[in-house]
Amino acid sequence: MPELPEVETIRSGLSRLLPGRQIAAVRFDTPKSFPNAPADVEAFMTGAQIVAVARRAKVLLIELSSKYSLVIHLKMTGQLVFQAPGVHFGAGHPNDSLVGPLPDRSTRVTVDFADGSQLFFNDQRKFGWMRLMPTAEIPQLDFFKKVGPEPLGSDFTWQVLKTRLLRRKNTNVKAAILDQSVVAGVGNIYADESLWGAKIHPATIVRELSDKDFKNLHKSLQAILRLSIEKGGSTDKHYVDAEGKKGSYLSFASVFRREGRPCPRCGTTIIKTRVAGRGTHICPHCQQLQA
DNA sequence: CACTTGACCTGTCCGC
DNA sequence: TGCGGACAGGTCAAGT
Repeated sequence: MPELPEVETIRSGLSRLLPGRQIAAVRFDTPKSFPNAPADVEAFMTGAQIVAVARRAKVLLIELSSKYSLVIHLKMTGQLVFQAPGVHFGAGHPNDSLVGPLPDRSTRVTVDFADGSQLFFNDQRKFGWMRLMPTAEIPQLDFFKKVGPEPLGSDFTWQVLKTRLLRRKNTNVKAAILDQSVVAGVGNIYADESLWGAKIHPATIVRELSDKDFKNLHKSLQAILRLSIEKGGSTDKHYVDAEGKKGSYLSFASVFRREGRPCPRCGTTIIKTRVAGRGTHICPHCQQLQA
């Protein structure tokens, strides 16, 4: 569920909150959520300071003064929540509808800082992970070698989108745009929203798309990602930002999770179907499949 | 090689 | 009320 706008919102929050703080202790549950050896965590995390927080695709990078970094993928239900000294989530806290007292049952990793603040990595479904590794080795990870361009980067033109999508010219456009090696950071929500914006049926085979389609999709994708970042991302059930707050993009969504309601453009009832193995929301009038 | 499906998990919701 | 099954969706491995 955290896609580019959600991870970017967390990054910007953590960038304000973490740099300069010194790690005092780290606790974690299973090797699946944190595969490093305890000795390495002790050697390269404990005592180190946070230098910077960055993002690439849906991956967060927390750089430490030890020349090591934390590489974090939240997958579907992951959260990274910062708790300032003396602050406690739960009853009476403005965000208690989504974040209760921490740590809780879903907490996988807890980082204690020297000043008493804490960072919690929570993940109900345990798909996400956090990994400590030398900063210099990050670009050599398979994921970083093959991941596509950032869709909000200045060099991401409609022609770049066209060329990248055509790498998967025989599949449907929804599967292609969800492919992280085609373009970075797009997941189910923004795939559906941007295809609606471009009036393209998600099951359209990529090779059938016209230049006008590629231009429209490019424009729509960028506008929607920018709007969602401005709204703090999309919260359905799990996503919260670095301070435990929900994002409000879904109240601006046109089709995602809006089946049975009218299309904001033409009034036709939005339907939910299945494309590329994913729940898919479309306006059957605006997004017609060409024969 | 290109593409699709299943596995990884847990919580929630729906129908019987 | 309880229970089984479908579903949620990011990514990778396995299968076609």
